[in-house]
Amino acid sequence: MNTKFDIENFITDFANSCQKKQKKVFSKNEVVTTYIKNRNQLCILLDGNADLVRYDLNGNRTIVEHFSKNALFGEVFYTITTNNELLVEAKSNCTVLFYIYDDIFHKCRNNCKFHQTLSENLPQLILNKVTDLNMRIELLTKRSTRDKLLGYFSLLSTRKLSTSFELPFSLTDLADYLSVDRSAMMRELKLLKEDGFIEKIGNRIILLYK
Amino acid sequence: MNTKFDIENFITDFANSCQKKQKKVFSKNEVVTTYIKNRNQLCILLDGNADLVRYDLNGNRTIVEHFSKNALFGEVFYTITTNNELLVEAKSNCTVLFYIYDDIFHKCRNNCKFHQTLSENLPQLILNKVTDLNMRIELLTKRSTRDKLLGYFSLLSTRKLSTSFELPFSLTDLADYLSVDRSAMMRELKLLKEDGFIEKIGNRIILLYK
DNA sequence: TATTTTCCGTTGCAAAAGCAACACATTATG
DNA sequence: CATAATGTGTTGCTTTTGCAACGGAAAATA
Repeated sequence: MNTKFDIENFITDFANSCQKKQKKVFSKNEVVTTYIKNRNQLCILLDGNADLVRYDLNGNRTIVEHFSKNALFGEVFYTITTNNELLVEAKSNCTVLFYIYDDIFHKCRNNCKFHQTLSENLPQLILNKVTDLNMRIELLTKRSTRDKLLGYFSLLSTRKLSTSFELPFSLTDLADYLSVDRSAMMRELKLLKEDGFIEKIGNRIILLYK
Repeated sequence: MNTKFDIENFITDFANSCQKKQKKVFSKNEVVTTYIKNRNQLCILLDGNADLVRYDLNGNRTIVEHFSKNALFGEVFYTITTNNELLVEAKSNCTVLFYIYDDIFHKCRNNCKFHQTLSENLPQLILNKVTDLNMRIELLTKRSTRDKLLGYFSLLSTRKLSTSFELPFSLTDLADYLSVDRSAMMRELKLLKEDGFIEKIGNRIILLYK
């Protein structure tokens, strides 16, 4: 039913065609890009991990999205309506392809293969974003830190098809992702262990309930 | 820069073409539709108000989205990954157009005008959803009830281009939308009045800070 | 219009979450 | 390798939030 989309081929096309692209390498903790109003940038994470981070006026930090290899991001997927700063921060050494559009929904004059593939698949790619966003909203609407943690773990477990999985975040960052206080989250994590819901070995979580 | 899209004409095209459509009328509190996995339904709210509501396993109710006249909704805009029930509930008498797709991104055999307009504009329509979802996430990541209220009010104020505006929700529903306890929200609302942040006359809020 | 239902506003109390501080472990870096 | 920076784990205390309950207002309904 879903339009299958070969991201590997897409990236190859991208790398081999379009003139306006740019490839850059970043080291850990560098700012990959800042989201800017009325710019349409499409970015592809060729390698590494990065987070989309928002800083609000109170200085609170929120991890809005987490990107790993082959993730697509940029203003193309985030029409900006906030005044807060939106940064993409490299969590490890990263390689990123950049492309800036005038109008993302129209092909370039050259009519290159990349653009053709892109405009054909963009709707589906955006729809994938919508799915992610809806899952995130479901997490954030949970009323307690415990439910947020369990909800997030269950999501990771479903993705990995296993009750045992690595956290893609440090615990500090996980708190920023779930939008809760870190020490309160650590306390709840301890209680989840004591109550027999989870086991935790380093960065690995094992879900003990079905 | 943005593709402008005439929703009124679109609806007229819809009403006049495509065979598979259905028009239904609902009274207040009726269930307009239930979201079903692997179905692609597109719904247009011709008149009235409705909410997309999720009930979780603890019985908590969350208002996921609020729809008013001309809103588009349905599984087309919500790839389902949750096990929770997703219902659209009529908040007033409603008139709704329904259409079910096999594949939303491809035109129907008849190649009717509606379908042409739809497939041309769907990416932009989905992108509008993304914008809404990102705003909602920004609200939900705020750490306190106070910040959620102020954030939501400031959003409504920006939309209406005025510091004075009607709430589209009852206060009970507003709490379900912000994902907080109603009585705690009422308490915070009182404090916001006492601290001179807002005035509240019936359903109308006036923001007193710039 | 009388009656039922829903919503608003409030409160006391209990539970959860946030804040701040600290020691220790682990990981980067000169 | 020494040192600095960052992340983990913990705790006491304060603040915020949730829960439950209730009376009255407003709205829907018979």
